[in-house]
Amino acid sequence: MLNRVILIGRLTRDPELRYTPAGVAVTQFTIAVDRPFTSGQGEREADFIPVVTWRQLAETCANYLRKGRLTAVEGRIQVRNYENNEGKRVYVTEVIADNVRFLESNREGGAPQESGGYAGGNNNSGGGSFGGGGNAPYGGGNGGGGKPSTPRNNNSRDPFSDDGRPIDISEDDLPF
Amino acid sequence: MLNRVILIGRLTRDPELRYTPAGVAVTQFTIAVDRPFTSGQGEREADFIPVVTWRQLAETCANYLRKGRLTAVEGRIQVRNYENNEGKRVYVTEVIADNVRFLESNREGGAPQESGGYAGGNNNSGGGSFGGGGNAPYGGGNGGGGKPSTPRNNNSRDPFSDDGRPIDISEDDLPF
Amino acid sequence: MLNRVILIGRLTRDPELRYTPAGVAVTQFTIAVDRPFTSGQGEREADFIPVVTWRQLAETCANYLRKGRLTAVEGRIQVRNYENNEGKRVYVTEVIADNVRFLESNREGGAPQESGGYAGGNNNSGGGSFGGGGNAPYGGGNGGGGKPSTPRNNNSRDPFSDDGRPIDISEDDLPF
Amino acid sequence: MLNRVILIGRLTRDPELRYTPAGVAVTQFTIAVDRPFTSGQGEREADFIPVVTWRQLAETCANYLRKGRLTAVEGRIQVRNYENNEGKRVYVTEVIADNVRFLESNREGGAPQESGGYAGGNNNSGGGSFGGGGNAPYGGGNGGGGKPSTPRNNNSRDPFSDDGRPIDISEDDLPF
DNA sequence: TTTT
DNA sequence: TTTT
Repeated sequence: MLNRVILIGRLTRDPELRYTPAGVAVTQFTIAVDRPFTSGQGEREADFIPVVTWRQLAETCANYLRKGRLTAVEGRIQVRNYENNEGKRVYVTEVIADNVRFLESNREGGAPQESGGYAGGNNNSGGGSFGGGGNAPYGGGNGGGGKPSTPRNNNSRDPFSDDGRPIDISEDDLPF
Repeated sequence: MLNRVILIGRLTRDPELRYTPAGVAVTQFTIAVDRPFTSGQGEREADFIPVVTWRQLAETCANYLRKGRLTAVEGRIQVRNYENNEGKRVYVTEVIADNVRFLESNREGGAPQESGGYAGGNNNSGGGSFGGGGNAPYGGGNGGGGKPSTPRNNNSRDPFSDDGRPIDISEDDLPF
Repeated sequence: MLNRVILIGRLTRDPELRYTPAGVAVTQFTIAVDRPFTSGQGEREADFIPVVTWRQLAETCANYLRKGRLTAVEGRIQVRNYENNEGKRVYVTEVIADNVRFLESNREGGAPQESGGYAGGNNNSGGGSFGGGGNAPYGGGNGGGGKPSTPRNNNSRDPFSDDGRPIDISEDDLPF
Repeated sequence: MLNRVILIGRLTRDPELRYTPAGVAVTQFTIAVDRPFTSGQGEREADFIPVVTWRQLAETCANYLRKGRLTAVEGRIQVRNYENNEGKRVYVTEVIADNVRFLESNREGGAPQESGGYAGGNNNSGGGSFGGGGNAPYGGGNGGGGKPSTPRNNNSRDPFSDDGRPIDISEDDLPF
C-alpha cells in the first residue's frame, strides 16, 4: 500500500534511452550507493541499484545524466519476472523513479556552474507548471513488430536485454 | 530540491474539510506520532504534526478518516507564514500530503472488515485508473468574498483559523 | 550515499528465523505491496519484496509477525550476489530493515486489540530505552561447520536456500 | 509510529554549534528546499526548514557545512513547544537529523574536489566502523548554571534564541 | 511459490 | 487543545 525509495549515489555508466514499440521513452541506469559501514574486511562496499524512468523523465535523464554523476532518485521498488532461455523464472528488481535530481552539473563544460540540474517527476496532476508527462516528445518511428506481450506475464526474455532495437515492452508496462 | 515525509500515526480529531473561495477542497487534520524513545522521565511522548490535503484527496480523507484511526501519510514539509493580529510574523509548518493510506477501517460499523481503505495520491498523470485529481466534486457554496490574498504573502490572519465559512486561501496556494 | 526504503504491505507467509554459524539471528519474510495503479488488463498487481532483519529485530519479527499481517518496514536496499550451481552469478535484491512496525495485532486471539505491536530498530546509540541490539537472546545451537565464507564474495549457493540448519552466512554479512 | 523525512537543499547560513549545560553538542541550521512547482505568480518558492543535529553528528556538521552548500538530511519531524514572554504557547517544528550528507565539498579551497563529504548518522549499534555516538568530543567545561528545565515543559523562552552561552536545554531533550 |  |  506504500512503497517509497530514496537513493543518492553515482551512475555506473551513461544512461540508456530506448522506446517501447508504441514509442514510449524509457531510460535505464544503475546507481552505486555506498553502504554506511565497512565490511568485515574493512572495505567500503556499495549497492548497485538499477533504476528505470519513463516518458518525459526518461528523456531528461538521457539528456543530462552521465556516468559518475551524483544523483538523487525517488521512486518505488518494482519486482518483475520473466522466463529465461532455459525456461527458468528470473526475478528483476528495479527502482521505478518518478523524480530524479541532478546533484552535479556538467563538468566538462567551462563555466563553474553552481550545481543543480532539475528533472521534474510525474507527480503533478493539477494546474502546476511543473514538468509534465503527457506532452513528451516520444519520438516517432517505432513501428516495428516485436512481441508486444507484457514481460511480467509470459515473456521469454529480459525485455531489457535486447539492445539496439525498440524494446520488448508493451504499453501495459507503463507505470503511473 | 527534494522534500519527502512519511508518517504513520493516529488522528487526534476528526478531519476538517473546507473550501477555498474558488471552491477547491482542502482538508486538515493532526496526526500523533509516538516517538521511538522515552523521555528523560520515562514517559512516552508523541509529535503532533499538522497535515493538509487538497482536492480529491481532501474529500476522500474527510469521508473516511476519523479521530483515532491509524493512518499513513506521504508528502512534503511546507513552511508558510503570515502576519498575526499584533503584526508579528507567524510561521506554520505543515505536511502537504499527496498520498494517504487508511490503515484501519471503520470500527463502529458492523462487519469485521479486514483493514484497508484507500486514498490515491495526486501523483498520476499517465493513463492509469488510479485516483484522479481533476474530477473532484468541488461543488460547494464558496461564493463569498473573503480576502483572496495569499496567506504566505500578506495575510493578517491564519487562513485556517476562520472556521465555518469558506477559508481565506486563494488559488495561489494550490500545491502541485 | 543515501539509501532509504519505506514499505507498507502484507506478509505473504510466516517469517523464517535462522541463525548464522556464529549464532546471530536473521529473519526473512516477503511483503506484498499493492501497486498504486491497475495493469493494462485492469488487474490490481503487487510487488513481492523480500525483507531481511537481523539480531534483536529478527527475533521480534519472528515472534510477532504472521502471514497476512499489515506491516510497515523501513530500511535500505541491498543487492548481493552469489554463484549458483551452474557457475552463474545470481543477483539478489532485498530490503535490509532496521525498523519494523506491526500495524495489525494478533487477530486469532480473543480480545479485540486496538492495533499496534512494536519493533524498535537498531538506530539508537544514546541512553534511550528504545529496543536494543546487543542483548539479543541469540542462543541457539549454531556451532556447526558450514562454509563460513561470505555470500557476496565466493559462495556457490544462495545462503538463504538451505533451510533447516544454521545458515550459510558469516559474520561479515552483518549490517550496521 | 513512523516518522521519516528526507530533504535535499542548501544551507541558508553557516550552522551554529552550541552545548547543553551538560556538555552535549547540538548544531542547528536551516535548509532551503525549492518547491517542485511555481507559485500562482510564476515565482519559484522554497521552504526554509530548521534542522537540529546532536552529539558527534553536530560536531561534524559544524565543521564541514557552510552557507550555500547542497546537503541531504535524513531524520524525523519534531514539534516542541514553549511559553513565550507574553505567556503564549509557541510551537516549533524542526527536523531532528540522524544522517547528513555533504553533497558539495569545500569550494573555497583550491583543489577541485569531486564532491563528497560524509557524516555518519547515529543509527549504528553493531560493530561497524561507522560514525559513532558515544565517544564524541563533547567539549568540555560548560558547567554553568542556566535553567536546566526542559523546553517542552515549562520554558519561558525559545531555548535556541539565547545565543552565545550554553543553551537552555537539559539532557531530557536528548533524542535517541 | 505469493498478501488483503 | 491532542492519538492508541
